[in-house]
Amino acid sequence: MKVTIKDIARLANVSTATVSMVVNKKDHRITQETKDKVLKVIEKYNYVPNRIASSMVTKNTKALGLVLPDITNPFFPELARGVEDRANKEGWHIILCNSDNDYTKEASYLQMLQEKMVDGIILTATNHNNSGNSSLDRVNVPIITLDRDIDDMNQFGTVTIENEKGAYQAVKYMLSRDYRKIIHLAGPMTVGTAKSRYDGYLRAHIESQVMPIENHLIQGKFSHDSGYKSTCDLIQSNVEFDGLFCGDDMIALGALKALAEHNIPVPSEVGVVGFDDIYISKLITPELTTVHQPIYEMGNKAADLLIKFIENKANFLNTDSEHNVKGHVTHKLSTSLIKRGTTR
Amino acid sequence: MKVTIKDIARLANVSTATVSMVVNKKDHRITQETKDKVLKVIEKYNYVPNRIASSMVTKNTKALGLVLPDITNPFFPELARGVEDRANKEGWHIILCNSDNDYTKEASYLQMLQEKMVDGIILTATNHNNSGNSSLDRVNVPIITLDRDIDDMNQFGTVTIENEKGAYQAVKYMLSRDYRKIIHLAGPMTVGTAKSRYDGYLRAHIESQVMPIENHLIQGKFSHDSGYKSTCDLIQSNVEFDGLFCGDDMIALGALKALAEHNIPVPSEVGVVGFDDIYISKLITPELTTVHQPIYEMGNKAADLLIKFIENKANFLNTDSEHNVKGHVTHKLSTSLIKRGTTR
DNA sequence: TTGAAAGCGCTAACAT
DNA sequence: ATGTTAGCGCTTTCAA
Repeated sequence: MKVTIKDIARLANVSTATVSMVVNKKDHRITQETKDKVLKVIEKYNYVPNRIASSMVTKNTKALGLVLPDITNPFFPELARGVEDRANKEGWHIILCNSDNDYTKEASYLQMLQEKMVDGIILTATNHNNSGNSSLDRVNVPIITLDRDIDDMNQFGTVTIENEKGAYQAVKYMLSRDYRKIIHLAGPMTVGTAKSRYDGYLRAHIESQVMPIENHLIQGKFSHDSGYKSTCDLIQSNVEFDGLFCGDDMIALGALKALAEHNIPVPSEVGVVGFDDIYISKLITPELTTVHQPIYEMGNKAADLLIKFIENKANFLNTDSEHNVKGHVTHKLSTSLIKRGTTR
Repeated sequence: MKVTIKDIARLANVSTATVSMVVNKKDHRITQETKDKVLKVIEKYNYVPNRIASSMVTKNTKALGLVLPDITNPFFPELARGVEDRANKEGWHIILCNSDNDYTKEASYLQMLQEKMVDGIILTATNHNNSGNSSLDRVNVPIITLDRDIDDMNQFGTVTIENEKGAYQAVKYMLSRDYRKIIHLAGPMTVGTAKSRYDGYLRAHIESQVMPIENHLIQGKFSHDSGYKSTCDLIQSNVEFDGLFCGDDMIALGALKALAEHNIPVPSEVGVVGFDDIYISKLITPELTTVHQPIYEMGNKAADLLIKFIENKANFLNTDSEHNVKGHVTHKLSTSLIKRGTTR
C-alpha cells in the first residue's frame, strides 16, 4: 500500500496541512521541531507526494507538451534539448509527441495534451494552410509555435529564425566566391521556411545583378534521399551548374553523396551550402558550409517565453521581442554563415 | 471557466456517471439516444475530460517515464521513437528526461517521475557500480532497463543486444579481409557494453589465431571527438595499424575524419568498422561498415514489455525471452554486420 | 503555530 | 438503462 500524506500526518502526530506545508517548503511558520519530526517520518516511510492530487487542487501540472514532426530528424533533438533544459530548471517536465507532419496525428496529440492538463504547449506545426476551424482553435492552453510560423492566431507567440536573411547571406557568399550557376535544392514550397529561403536566394541574385540560371529551383523534401535524388537527376540531365544552395543540411548531405559518387570535386568544381548547421555538418569531410541556426537556443527561448507566460510574470512582453497588433509575440533569432570546406 | 463533467451532465439532463461512461466508451448499455444527446452537448461546449481527475480514482496515468543520457546523441532519438510509437499506439504518452549520465540528475528524475505517478519507467541507466542503496531501490513503479544492463535488481526486465557477438563478428570479418593490425578504439571500459565489445574483439582474434598487436586497446569516450583525437595521436605516434574497430559509430566517424585529413586511404590502407549503425553511417562517403543494432526495435520492445507488465497481461513472460532466477526478464536482440565502404 | 474540513473532477459500486 | 454518492490525495481557507 502506498503511503499518503494522511499516513505521514498520523505517524508524525500532526495534521495533513502541516505535512503539506513542509513538503512544499511553505514552512516559514512551522517550528523547526515539527519540521524535523515530519521530515523524519517522510524519510522513514519513503513518502512520495502524489503530484496528481496536488494538481487537482492547484490547477497546474508543471507539464509542457512538446509536439514536433519527428525526433529522429537531426534537427529536432537539439531543439528538444533546449526545451527540456529550460523546463527542467524550474521543475517542469515535458511530454514528447511526434506528429510526423500528419495533421490528424497532430490534432489528436493536441487533444491528448489538453486532457492531461498540460500548462502549455510548444508546437512545431504541420501546415495549417486552411485557416479557420483548425484544431488549434480548440486549444485552450497557452501555445507557442516554434521554427515554423503559422497563420492561426490562437498561439500567443512564435520563435523562429531569419530564414530569408540567412539564405540571402549564404547565396551572396556563394556568388562572391565566383559560383555563378547556382541551383536551389529547396524543401516543399508549401512550408513557410522553404519559401523564405528561396526568397533569400532570389534577393541575393538580384542585388548582385546575377541572373539565376534557368530551372534553378528544384523542389523536393527536407531529406537526404531527396537531395541525393535531385542531384543525381541533375547530373544525368547534363544541366550545367557550379553551385548547390540547399534548403537544409540533410538535402546538402544527399547532394554531397551524389557528387562524390560521380567524382565531381567539391568545392573546386561545385560548391555546396546547406542550412541549419546540424552537428553532422562538421563531422563529414569536407565539412559543410552552412547557415547556422541557434537550434538549442530556439528551444530554450520558446520554453522560456512559454513558462514566463504561464507564470504570468507577464513582462515576457519586453525588449527584444517584437509584437503584432494582437499581442502575439514574435521572437526571431538570427542566423550566421559558417564557412567550411564545401565552398572554395 | 472550464467546463466539467458536471456541466455536461446538467446540460444534457443526465447523471455524471452517464457522461463518464460515454466519454470512456463503456457505453454498452446506454441507449443510442442518450449517447447522442450527451455527445452533442460535449461537442457544443468543447468539453475536454480532465484525465488528472480520472487518474485520481483509477490509479493510473497512462504515462511512462523515459530516462536516457542525452537525446542529442544520435543513438537515442531512434530509441525514443521506438518507445513513443509503441506507447502512443494504446494511448500512452512519454515524459522525456535527459540524465547526461549524471547519477544525481538521474535520481532526481526518477523521484520526479514517481511523484508524477507514471505507471512505469524505461531507463538507459548511468553506471550503478556501487550496488546497494541505489536510487533504483527507492523506485516503486515497474522499471525496465534499456541498452545497458545494470546490477541493481529492482528492475523487472532488461532489453539489450548481443554486444560481444556483434563485435566478434565484425572483427572476424576484418580479419577475413586481411586486416591484421587492428586497433580497438573503445568506449570507457567502465560501461558494460564497451567491455563486452572488447571481449568480442579478443575472441575473434583468438579463434582466428591472430595475435592482437601491442597496445591494441585505446580507451576513450563514445564520441566523435574522442575517436578523432585517438586516431590523430595514433598517426602521430607512428604505430603501424591497418584496421580500426571502433566502440561505436561516433568514434568511427571521428576516426574517419582524422584519416581523411591525413590522406590515409580508406578502405585500402586502413579499414574502419563502427558499431550501432546510426543513420549517419550511410550518409557519409564512403559509407561506414558497422554492426547494426535494431535501435528502434529495442525501444519498441522495451515499451511493449513494460506496458504488458503494467497491464498484467502477465504473459509477457513468454517465448523468446530468457529469465533469470528472480523473475527478471532479459530480452537480447541480435545484431548484424553491415558491410559497406570502409572495409575492402 | 497548527488543525479541521471543504472541495478539485472524476469513476465505480451500488441503488433504482 | 441510468442515477446517487463516496472517495481518490492533496491544498488552502478559516478557525483555534
